[in-house]
Amino acid sequence: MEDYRTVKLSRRERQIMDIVYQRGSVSVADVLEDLPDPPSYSTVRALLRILEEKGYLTHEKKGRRYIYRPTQPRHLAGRSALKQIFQTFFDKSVEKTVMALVSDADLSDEELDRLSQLIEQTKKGDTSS
Amino acid sequence: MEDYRTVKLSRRERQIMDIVYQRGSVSVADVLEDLPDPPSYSTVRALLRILEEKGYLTHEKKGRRYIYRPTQPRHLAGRSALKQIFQTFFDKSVEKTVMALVSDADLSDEELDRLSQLIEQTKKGDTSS
DNA sequence: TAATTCATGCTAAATTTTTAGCATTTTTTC
DNA sequence: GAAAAAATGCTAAAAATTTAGCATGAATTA
Repeated sequence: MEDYRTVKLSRRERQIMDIVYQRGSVSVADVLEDLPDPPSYSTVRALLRILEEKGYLTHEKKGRRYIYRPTQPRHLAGRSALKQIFQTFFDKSVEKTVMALVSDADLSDEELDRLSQLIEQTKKGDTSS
Repeated sequence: MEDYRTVKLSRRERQIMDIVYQRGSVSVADVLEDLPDPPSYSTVRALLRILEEKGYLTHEKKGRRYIYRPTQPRHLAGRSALKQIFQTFFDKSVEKTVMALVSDADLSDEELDRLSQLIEQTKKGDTSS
């Protein structure tokens, strides 16, 4: 499935997918609550139906309402979104991307330590458990 | 200015902005070349004009053609895009976002070292030049 | 310098997206 | 169990996006 944040989907559809990923799963009311310039109830329903038709969402009946979930797991969707960003804005450089993220975040020294340690630990040669 | 990757812009407009940021500056022909399912020449021109009207692009005449550039600097646009991603997919956690990026990238041990050092260097208490 | 090419200006049509409304079904509540 | 409330199903209109076409002007070239 294609990355919904770049191609394929319309503005509203993307907004809704973002909300779905933020919340994990949503009812129509949830979406309505989070949507900027919220349209009507039936508008949201229509959009959710379309997103399901396109294969980005599924729903199940929970009590008398529909609960929608993404078909693609969050971490996968997140990765492909990230990839897109670092290709577009950071010359495909992981370093540049990470540094942009870190310098914007205003982390404490402890958090920075922890992060750099985590990175160290992903080294291939690293056999320390 | 609003983040073009989330709200405001239509699908084609976003695709074009991505191309502009990737290339730095573009002619109509450049965009046409990079656009998936490329439409006609005049379509692209129309979209560039609209993006300029909306304030996302400017153009200058270079020889007899227009060269378009983003009005917002790349690094700023990149940051706000990044912010959006880590809010949507990674629980607003810098750590999770960085780790997703790093684990997908298959960096060498040297690159990982370098990265973790760079992060260390952003520590507030760090006075070593 | 006339013809051709390559670009833009403008306008309008086609398509897609976004929206609302009414009918229907199911659950709750009185 | 009848009425009200809260949901969905379906249809169609409105708005926005996407597209192409024709007119025009400037540069190149034959």
